[in-house]
Amino acid sequence: MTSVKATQTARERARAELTREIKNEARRQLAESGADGLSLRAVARSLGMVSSALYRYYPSRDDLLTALIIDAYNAIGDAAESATPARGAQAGARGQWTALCRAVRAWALANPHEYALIYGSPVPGYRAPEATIPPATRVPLAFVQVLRDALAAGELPPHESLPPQGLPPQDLLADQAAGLAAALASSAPGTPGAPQVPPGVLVRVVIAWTTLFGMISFELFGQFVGSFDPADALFEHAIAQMAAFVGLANLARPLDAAGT
Amino acid sequence: MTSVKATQTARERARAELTREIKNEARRQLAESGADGLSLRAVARSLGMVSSALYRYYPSRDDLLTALIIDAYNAIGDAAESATPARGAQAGARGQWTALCRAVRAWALANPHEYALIYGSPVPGYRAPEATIPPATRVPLAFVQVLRDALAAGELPPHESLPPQGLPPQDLLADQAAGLAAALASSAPGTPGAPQVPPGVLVRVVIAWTTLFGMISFELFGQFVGSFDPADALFEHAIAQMAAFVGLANLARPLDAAGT
DNA sequence: TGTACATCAGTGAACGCGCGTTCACTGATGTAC
DNA sequence: TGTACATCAGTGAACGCGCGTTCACTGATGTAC
Repeated sequence: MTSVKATQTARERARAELTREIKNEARRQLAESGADGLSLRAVARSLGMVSSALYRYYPSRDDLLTALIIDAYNAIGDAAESATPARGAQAGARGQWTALCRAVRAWALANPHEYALIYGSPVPGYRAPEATIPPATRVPLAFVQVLRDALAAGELPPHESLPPQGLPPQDLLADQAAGLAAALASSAPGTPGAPQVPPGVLVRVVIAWTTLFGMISFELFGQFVGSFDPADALFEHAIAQMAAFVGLANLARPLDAAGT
Repeated sequence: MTSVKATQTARERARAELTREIKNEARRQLAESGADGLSLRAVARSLGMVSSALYRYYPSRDDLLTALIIDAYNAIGDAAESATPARGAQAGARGQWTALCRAVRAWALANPHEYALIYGSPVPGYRAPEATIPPATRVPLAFVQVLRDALAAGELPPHESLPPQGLPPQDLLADQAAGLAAALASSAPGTPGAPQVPPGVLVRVVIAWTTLFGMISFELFGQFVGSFDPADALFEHAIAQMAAFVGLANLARPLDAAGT
């Protein structure tokens, strides 16, 4: 991969750059008109090319859309991962949690159409290829990672780390959670000896993740208009509630009534 | 309103019926191709009319869309309200809560495109008129109503009903919650003497509502593929967790670890 | 009950638009000798 | 370094499609006398 011809021909450079520029222009149009407004002809037009020329770079409109979707997942994945940089950082697990939630929301507010592209209703007639799955998992993995760190740092109350907690044994949910835990354990980038997040906590993280993205969607898609219109305070509160819900104690401020 | 001419002319009957049929056909196409696939010409075509004829019934495509949106909000509103029929029914508040959540999800799974129309990314270039707001509030109101009933029946723990619980005084969230509580109190269909839901509980209901719809969206839009793929068990669990979160004790089964 | 006029539902043609994609082409860039 | 050939980026025209909306019209349904 890294040992290809060192000297890039002018053609190759031009090609790489135009590929990038096409994607950027497409992203710009996405930000203005939404996913269905995205048209190859319009992109070509504002690049000063003829529409058929784009077919040298993307074999079809759907391929361009796929590239944008993958980019969007990676962009919010980057935002999420760089919000929780050091493992067990000075802020503590609760601080990491807060930073992660804020970063995700900030990205969504800054890139509403890209957010809608990946978390809104699926584009009709478009079927996401497999390649979108790995980038899509980065954000939920970042949430799990915070709890892994908390566990390693002893910041999770012990009763929260007992495996089946809150789950009836032998039901579908327990199986799914265990399966997910196993998948995480085998593909985890963590140190081998590091403790794995128990299934019961995993389910709570999934619920918390769902809550936060549900809230972002409600905010962006207008469900809070007229009640929690600037949703900042509500979101901050939800962050704290969900931190308590997954078992992260508040080390900075006195506890609110969440876990009592 | 009720005392119009009793005898409806044939024209009027035909007009009313065609208006309904147009909407139904549009809904059928929505269910097949999604919101952007909706076209006046296609609707007219499958009704055996010429496209321009539709303009006698809906002045534009957007007006037809608006009608569908209002219908969808009312349909899910009906589903929600009829899931919690009797005030303080035999099932108790917790049972009402469960029934409400299940009914909402069931409606969404049965009508995914209508769900996406109202809770997915907004249709680009379409601005929802004011008339969609009242029907949109029916579902959240149904959630609040469950807690109102619980309060009236003494099924909410007393500390949960103290007004500012869990909220720092004098911040934006407290103000918004108080404003919402006031709006609910003034427009409530409840008996005059009935207790109002305190702002702190209100915020929790909003978070729970957000969680459940976030989960439905994740389920429908494919975020659970590969992990919680049939999401039934996860949703059931979330219902229970959120019931505990808003303060509804489980009267049937022993408590899981939610509120401890 | 019967006639004269008004209302209005539905027609068919047209306007003007934008789209994704294909295809034969020209001309510039790269490669082999 | 120079020439001959291969590669490939970008062009321009075209195909075939569907869309929302307007407009002058015809013919049926309703109303007033």
